[in-house]
Amino acid sequence: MGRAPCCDKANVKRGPWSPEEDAILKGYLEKRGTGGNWIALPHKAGLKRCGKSCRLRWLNYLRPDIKHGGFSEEEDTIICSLYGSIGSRWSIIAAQLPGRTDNDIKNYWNTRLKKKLLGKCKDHQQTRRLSREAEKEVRAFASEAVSVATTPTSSTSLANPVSYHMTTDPSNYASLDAGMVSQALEHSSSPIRTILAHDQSPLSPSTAHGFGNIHDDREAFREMSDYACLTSLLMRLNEGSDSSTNISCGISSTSQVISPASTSNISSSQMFPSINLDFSQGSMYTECCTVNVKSETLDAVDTNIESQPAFSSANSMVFWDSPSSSEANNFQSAWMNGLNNPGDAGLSYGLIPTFNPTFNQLELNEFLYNCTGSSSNSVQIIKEEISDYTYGLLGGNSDQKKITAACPNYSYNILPASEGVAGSQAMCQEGIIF
DNA sequence: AACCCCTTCAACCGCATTCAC
DNA sequence: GGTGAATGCGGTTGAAGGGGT
Repeated sequence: MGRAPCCDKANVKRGPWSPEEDAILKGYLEKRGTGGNWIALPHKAGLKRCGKSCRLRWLNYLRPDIKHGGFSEEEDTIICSLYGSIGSRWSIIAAQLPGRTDNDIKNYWNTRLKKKLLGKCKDHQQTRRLSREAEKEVRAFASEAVSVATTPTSSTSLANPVSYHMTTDPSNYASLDAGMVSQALEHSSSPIRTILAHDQSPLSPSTAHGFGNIHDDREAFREMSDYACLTSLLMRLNEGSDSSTNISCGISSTSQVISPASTSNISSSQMFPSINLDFSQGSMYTECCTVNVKSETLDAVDTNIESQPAFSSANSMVFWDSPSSSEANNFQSAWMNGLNNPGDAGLSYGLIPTFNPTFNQLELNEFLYNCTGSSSNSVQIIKEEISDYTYGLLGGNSDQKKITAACPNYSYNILPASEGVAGSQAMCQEGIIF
């Protein structure tokens, strides 16, 4: 037995929307919103349409700020890049292009871009016969094309082009990690960087991660990879954007490096060109990244990281964007006192997923080296000695939902599982759209 | 002018996921 | 935790329009 229809098809109008229907729907939505129920909306608005049809009409055509046609070269590049890496996940691709809908991009790709890329599909019938192999070819071509197109030689190109690798099978991560490392090393001076992505919606609910050192947490890694992708894309999209956009650049001079031995401001010379996305203007987000390093690389302490939980570990440090002095001191104090849970000292905290993906360690090494390598901090990092790290969320405000571990070229945002699916979705979508 | 073929894109369909109870 | 409803998504369809013959 098939699925029950979402509406009474005999009594709903189908086909193209009339200007009158558009006006009714637009007027209703602008005045009252969806009311959280698309199915009931047409009846309330006085439309003889299926709720799904109303939703589609609004999202793809009527809602404000929709752009139709006239795709720019830059948009082409982004679409090609993403298609080459993640395939036909149109909603995600659309999220990188403000004003564009997934339907628009899908149509644009299928009718123009694909052919433009291949340059050999002039025959419609031939296009229809595209086999899976040919489709793969298109994707490979798209990736290659965008790699060439985004080398930072022109003023309009992107400074940190990213290529993506995807696996559909999480069990492949172990082998992929090794591959990613060698590739990343190989291209360490190349403008083309690599991020490991996976074939799961970045909006999907995350597995709950407990507080503490959970080594090799694949779920956390996967989640992080997704947000890394998204954030990197946002960085690319917004590079050179003016100050009116809702983005702040880098860890500011008010950021602090906190270790059990010290709390010290990051000097301007230590600032690095990452971009932290401030999802909610005016709200108080705390960005922090804790990093555990081998004890012998620190001059402050001498303990073995392998036996230490994340925040009682003395051989860790925290990058915390703009904490108040009391926050920083309280945190440090709690830390020094060996509390596993900084919340015990009056600080609330988010989930602390920890993981040890080798690939990202490379990135982190770079980050730490650039951040602290020439600093006068008591924390001294030797590039090759980082053994473990933790990305976490800290803060004393319920709005603090974001984790950012900033790297020279990337900014990672991880939404904590504790915020629930809805919160994660809202944050993610808000961040993508702005 | 009539016909055919091709392109475009709005709209639909069905499935998967998420939500609410 | 189970279940049905709602929503989101990607593939597909088909009407409309343009261009060629």
